[in-house]
Formats: sequence, structure tokens, C-alpha cells
Amino acid sequence: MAKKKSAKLKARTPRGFVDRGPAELQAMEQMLSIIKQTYELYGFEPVETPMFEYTDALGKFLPDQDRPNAGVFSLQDDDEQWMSLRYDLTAPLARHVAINFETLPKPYRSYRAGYVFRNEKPGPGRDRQFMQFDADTIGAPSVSADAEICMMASDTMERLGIARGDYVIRVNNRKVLDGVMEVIGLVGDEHADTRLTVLRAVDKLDRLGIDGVKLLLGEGRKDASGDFTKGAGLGESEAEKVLAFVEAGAETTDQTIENLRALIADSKTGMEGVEELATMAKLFDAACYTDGRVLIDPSVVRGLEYYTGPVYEAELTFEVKDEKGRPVRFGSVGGGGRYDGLVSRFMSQPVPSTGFSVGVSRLMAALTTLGKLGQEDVVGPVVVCVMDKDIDSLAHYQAMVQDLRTAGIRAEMYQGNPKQFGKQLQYADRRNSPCAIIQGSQEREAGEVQVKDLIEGKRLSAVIEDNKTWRESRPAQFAVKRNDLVAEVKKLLAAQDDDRKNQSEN
RNA sequence: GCAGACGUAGCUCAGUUGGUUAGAGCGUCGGAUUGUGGCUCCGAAGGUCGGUGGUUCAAAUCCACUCGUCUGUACCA
Repeated sequence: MAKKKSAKLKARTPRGFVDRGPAELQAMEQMLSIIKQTYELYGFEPVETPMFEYTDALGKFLPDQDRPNAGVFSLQDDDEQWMSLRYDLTAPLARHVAINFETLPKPYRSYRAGYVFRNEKPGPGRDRQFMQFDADTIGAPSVSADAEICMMASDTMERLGIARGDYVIRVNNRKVLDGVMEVIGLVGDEHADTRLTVLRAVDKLDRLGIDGVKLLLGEGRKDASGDFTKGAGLGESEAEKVLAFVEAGAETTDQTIENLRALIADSKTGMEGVEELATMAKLFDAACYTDGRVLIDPSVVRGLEYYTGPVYEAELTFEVKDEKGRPVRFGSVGGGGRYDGLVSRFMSQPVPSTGFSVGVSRLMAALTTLGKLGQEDVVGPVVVCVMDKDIDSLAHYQAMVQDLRTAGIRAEMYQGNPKQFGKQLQYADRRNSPCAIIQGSQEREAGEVQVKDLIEGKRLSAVIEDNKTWRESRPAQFAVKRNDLVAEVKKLLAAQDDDRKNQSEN
């Protein structure tokens, strides 16, 4: 007997994967629609690519025998080729462009939203499946394309309801970072590991502060749990140079650029990067985006793998408290940069490209906390209650539903067990229905129906205490002629809609 | 990946030194009420105490391993 129980399946989602309910989906739709409008306004057009790609097309090495799924979800097709779930939207786009290079207009501006998958440790606010919304310009060599995308990123934030000053688009250039490496003598393949360690240290500035970065540039750092992270092992003067560079961000963009010029004068690549930043800064200025929206910030690192020029990051700068009252920073909610080598992996010619990706899932969490999203309830359908179960009556109820639907009003006939009438109203209440339609034999004979305003009724329930009064007074309920049903429901819905608007304004 | 903390009902948690049939609140379902949501009252269902192995006359409790969750850290296209 007891054995039987253990056979019952435990209902669960794979770790790092979640289900999404109507409220969340409604909020996400709303967000995606705003981002899409912004991107289209800038002239971008949609394209969709599959969730699966051949693993080599994603820029990953073939999976090892031992750990075929490190980082990505991979599987072997029946012809033994490795394929993987996409882990971003950029690599698949590069593949798409390479296939359709002849027919696509260049520069090619495209956008797409979709779920991406990462096979790594999940955490709160960090699932293994999440949505990104990308925009890319392919075949545009000038940094004016990068500048445009930064400005579009800024516009997107504001259209989503994030106030100016609550976010910033921070911009840097990979060539500048390379220049710094050159200046401190970290050139050539033999120093590749050290360069990586230095960049990672710089990337941690906002979390560990300048002192933490200093430790990581030198011997290493011990964290709160006693775990030790090995540092880059730079000498005193090298570390100082890197730190000076990280702190080169100044009050004005012009000053920042001047600081960088002074620090990197010895590096040709570095100076190229600084000049690109200067060009972008001029463009931002001309379009008036330098009022705190877009900022030149030398500490931005971003993806170490494929960026070749400007890199940018959208960051939320405000703090909110979590349930336990601790301050939480949302930090980066999107980023991108120039990847001149990504398409040309498939081709024999260079294809300069730049793009930006919004982390929709993370941004949504932030907007919800801000109260900019997901505040309004999902409004349910009008529920036509079933009082009599005979065929003729059912036909009448069905006709009411049909009339409402024809008028564009979301409606349904109660399809559960109609035995207990109370259950039907309980159901309508749970669906957050605006109203229920009731017609028993009495009403039918009079050619009427009862319209019960469930929203108003809920309000009235606060002042009624005993059940008897509550039932008999039939709060917020009124009779209308059957022929006026659609018009009356319409009126009620409009009134409720106004109420909601007024409330959200207060 | 590394380190630490924690795993008892759908959820939040009690559970004494190892000792009879493992409890509560909330939620769910049913009823009071076969023509009215909320409130109230009554009742019921729901647990191999994360899993496996061990110590013991006896394990939710002690030990080992394992899986999972959380926190920090590393990685992050």
C-alpha cells in the first residue's frame, strides 16, 4: 500500500527553468512591444533563426568527450554532428548573414527577440533559459553605427519607463584596453593569460571597488568565505598604470578623452581606440545624449571573446530593497559592441558589424520592482452562468456568449459542473471577471438578464458582515433587457476601465 | 568549479535526551447554503521526515555518502 504512493511522480521543472503565468506574460508582451517599436523606429527589420545551431557555428569548440555540455546544451544528431541550443542571438545572426550575404541589403539592420539557453549554475534572477532582444547593424565599418546603437539603447530604456538618471549607457573601446596592455608590456601570446586576468580584474570594479581590483592586479584577493583568487601578478608600476586607466573617467567627456590620450600615447592601437571614442563622443554630444544618458567609461570590459572595437553596457543605477530590506543593484541589463570578426569566420571577406542585446528577463524583474510593469491585473472574461441545464437554456446562454464575442467582448459560458451556483461566481471571481451574467427561469420569462458587477461587488463586501445579508442583498447587481445585454456590458466595461485608469494615476 | 549553511504536508514552520500512531497555521477540497463571490462555523484529504547505506532493541533526531536549495566566490559568449 505504502509502495503505491512512492510511484507518484514528483511534479517539477528542471532546475533553472521556470513556468510563466498570465500576469508575467502580459508584462513581457508589453515590454517586447515597446522595444520592438523603438528598434523599428530606427529602421531595423525582424528576422528569426532557430533555437538549435551546429555547435561550430556558435563559435564554441566541439564538446569534449567528458563534458559535452559545459556552458551550452549540446546533443549529437543522428548523423553524429554536434548541435547546440543557442546561447546568444549574435552568433546565429552572423551565420544567417553569411548564408544570405548576396541578397541582404548592406548595411543590414535587423532585430530579433528570443529565448537563449546557458548550461550553468542557476541563481535567483538567473535562469538557464532567458529572453534577449537584439539589434545589429552588419556591414557598417564606421563607429557612427556604434554611436547610433548606443543612442537607441538609451531611447529604449526611457520608453520602457526608466527615468533619465536611473540608467546609463557606458561606452568603452576594446582597442583602448589592448593599448593599455601594450603600454604595460603584456604583448604576445605568452602573456594572453595575464591579459585575461587583468581584464577580469578591471571588470570587477563596481563590485569589489578600486582596492579589490588592486589586489587582483597584484598577488590576489581573499574573499569573505576565505576563498583565494589568484591575481595577475603585475608589478607596482604596471598595476598603477592600469588603475590610472580605470580611473580615467572624468567630469566631462573631453577630460576623459584627454586622460586616455595621455595614458596610451605609446600605443598605436590604443590611440586608434581613443580616437574612435572621441568620434562617438562628438556624435553623442551633437544629438544631446551626453546629459548623463551616455557616458565614456574606461572601466567597461564586456565579453572577452569576440568584441573588436567599441563596447557598451546598459546599467541601472538606482538601488532597491529586497524582501529582507537589503539593497539590491540590478546592474547590467544589456550590452553589446563591435564584432568585426564574427561574420567573416564564415567568409573570405571582412564584414564589420556591431550590435546590442537587451536582457529582457533581468530588465523585467527590475521594472516590476520599480512598479513600472506588471501592476495591472489580468482582466478575465465575462462569465455567463448556467442556471438551468436543459438544452434550450444552454442554447440561450450560448447565444449570449456569442453576442458578446461578436461585439469583441471576451466571454465564456461556465463549463464546470453547474450543480452549485456559488461555484460559478467563485470561478468568475478567481478569473478576475468584470461581471457575471445570470439568467434563471424568472428572468427568462421577463425577457431579462441579471448583470452582476463583480468589481463593485467586491468593494461592497468590505462593509457587509453577515453572510445572509451578503447573499440576499445581491450587491452591485441589476437587471437589463436581454436585447440590451451587449450595450449594458459594454457600458460597464468602459466604466471599470476608467476607474482603473484613475486609480493608476493616483 | 570551490567553500559554507540548510533540506519535515502545496506554502511557512514546530518536533524535548534517539522512545507509542510525526504536529500547527495558511492554502486545497467537501459541507452549513440544490438562485449569489467575501466573512464565519464544521469536516476531509494531503508525509517512504530529500535519497541511499550504516550505528542501535529503537532514527525525523547520530554517522557516511549522495542529490537538491540558498549564500559567498570563480566563470559568463
